Amino acid sequence: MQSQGKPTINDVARLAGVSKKTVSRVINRSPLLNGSTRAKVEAVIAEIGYVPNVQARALALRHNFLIGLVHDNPNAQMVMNVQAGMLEAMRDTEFELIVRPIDRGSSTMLQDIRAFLERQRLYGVMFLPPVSENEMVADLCRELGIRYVRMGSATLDSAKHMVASNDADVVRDAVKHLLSLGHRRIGLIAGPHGFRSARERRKGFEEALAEAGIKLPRSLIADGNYTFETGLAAADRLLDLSPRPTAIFASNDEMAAATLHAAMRRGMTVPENLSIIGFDDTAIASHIWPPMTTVHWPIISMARSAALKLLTDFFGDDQAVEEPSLFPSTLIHRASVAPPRED
Amino acid sequence: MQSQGKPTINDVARLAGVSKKTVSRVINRSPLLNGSTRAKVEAVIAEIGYVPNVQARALALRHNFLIGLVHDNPNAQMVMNVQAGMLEAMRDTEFELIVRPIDRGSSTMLQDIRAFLERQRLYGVMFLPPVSENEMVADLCRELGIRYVRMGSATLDSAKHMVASNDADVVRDAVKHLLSLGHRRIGLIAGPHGFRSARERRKGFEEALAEAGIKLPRSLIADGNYTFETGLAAADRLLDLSPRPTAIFASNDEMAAATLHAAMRRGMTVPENLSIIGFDDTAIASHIWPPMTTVHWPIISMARSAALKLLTDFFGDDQAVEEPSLFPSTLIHRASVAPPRED
DNA sequence: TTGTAAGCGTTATCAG
DNA sequence: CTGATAACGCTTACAA
Repeated sequence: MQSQGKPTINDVARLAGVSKKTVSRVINRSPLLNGSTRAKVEAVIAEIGYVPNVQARALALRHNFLIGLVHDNPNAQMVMNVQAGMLEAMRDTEFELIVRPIDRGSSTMLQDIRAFLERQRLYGVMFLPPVSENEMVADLCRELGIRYVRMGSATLDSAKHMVASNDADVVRDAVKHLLSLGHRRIGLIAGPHGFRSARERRKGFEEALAEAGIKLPRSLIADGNYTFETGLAAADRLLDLSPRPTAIFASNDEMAAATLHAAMRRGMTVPENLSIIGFDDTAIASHIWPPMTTVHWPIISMARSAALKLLTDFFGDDQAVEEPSLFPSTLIHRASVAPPRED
Repeated sequence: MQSQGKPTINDVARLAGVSKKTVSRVINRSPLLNGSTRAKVEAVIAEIGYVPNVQARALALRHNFLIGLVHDNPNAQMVMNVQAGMLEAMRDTEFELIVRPIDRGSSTMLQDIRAFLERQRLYGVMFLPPVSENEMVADLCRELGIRYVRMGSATLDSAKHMVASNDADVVRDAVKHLLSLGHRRIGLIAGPHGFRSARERRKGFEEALAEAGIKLPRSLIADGNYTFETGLAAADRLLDLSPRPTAIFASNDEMAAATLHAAMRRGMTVPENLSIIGFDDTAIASHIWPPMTTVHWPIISMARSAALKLLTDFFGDDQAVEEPSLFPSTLIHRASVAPPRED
């Protein structure tokens, strides 16, 4: 009976004069189907406004039409950008985005992820750094037979399972830029231990100095945690130094904004007294004054690509354009950098 | 057979020597169950690590274990805060959060929401402003029989379906504060037309002036759209005025940050030459220099409460503490406000 | 190329 | 209080 509630596959089958299975084949775009049969069924579907029940399909197919986003990230803007990118790729599909923040550090993290994946039977899942850097999440997905993509600051996995940026390279360039302007005492606010991105960015920083034959005292490197507060503390430590650094590279925008904050609080002027470069190119970088020179991290593109990788089986062969896996970051020149002014 | 794959309700039933239905009753915390039977079943569940299959439950129950978040919001930080609050409430439940951005303005918006709700059969859904202000989404949820909560800047619905803040009141207080410091030419950067929050905040602004018997030229009100860019344009318009306003209230932090940006770009000093008050108390307010006086909008608490309202049936009567519906905002005093200095 | 029968794992009905 | 049986709506064998 169709009169009651929403039409089901049975209604379609009956009205089209075919079997349920044939309707099912139409829904699932089975290739072995007579064109006229398909047309007939599609006509009925359109006419009565039939929409397949996702719960029933999920039960039979053993997977949901959901793409998961697993993260444990201190940066809100980054997570939002990732969501935006993924949703862009998923637009006009039947897939939905399910968000799952987790507690790295928790001893049950891996079990939590496993429970989440097993329970929801996701179609695919995307991991953000730093969780994505944990090799065990990849193992877990392979064991569970679930599609996954990891985002990272360096290549961690095969192209199918990875979207990466070249953090070390672009930071090296950024620091070289500082050097070319005449800066010699350059401070680094490093990211948290255990983050691959933090390591890569630091590596780029050190490579640039090494290539220029410059050896800096260890004191010019301060530890941060990618948060504003830790950035503030690190910047204060650096600015207390004597002689003071003439430029600071902060491993993300949040800490770069904190550096600007710390400098202005002391009555310093940026970029006259201090040049600052950040990393991420999140909104705050261009919103603060002076607008901040920073590395543009193409997160939205990476996230979109990641989602497309996850959906590649679904879209079928016709759309089998290989999604890129490496997304070059670029330095965005704004107003927080100038040649050093000795005073 | 349990050897293959994950244990099912049948395995539990067999091992416990009861029927499937009895196990089902245990899972669903049915009150009419013999204590010893329950204990026996629970023991088996724990022993073999049985986890109910959500897809099958969804099919039988006609609803998923998902809470939806529907929004069309220009402010990333706000959406993240909402997610954080909701997820906090959902922690340690079997519910997951599914995020659905929509395109207000699209002629198919309501149909899109309907399709989403019907397809996913959510357990409950939360609407953010400005979509939440549309009475038709509430009608839709009632028609579909789906739990919903709306967030807004004024009371739009019954307590069960609403979390609201008192924007007009707190803005009135904020502007009175400006007046008490001696400001007389106060500019307003208004929010977008059609947003209830924009209207409420403007109302508070106008009430404060009216109560003080001050009549301001229409030119001191500039239109914004809650984005940085529109805030910048509006601030420039205001700062081009002669005489210039000595203080500006911006209807959200993003536009307040833009106001600061515009002022500093002109070489003005804040708060000496211009006092600024924002609204939201998002991260940027405290991160920029000088730290910005703003209205703290308790979004995280509101979102947590909203999710709890959605889950109230699930938690059962024992936890039936009535969640609040009104969340007072408060003015946070920072460094962007000072008495006017005539120069 | 299409159809038939048997699940997928759970809950509702209604009897005991 | 508990259990047998029929849904829930779709897909996967396996035939035809």
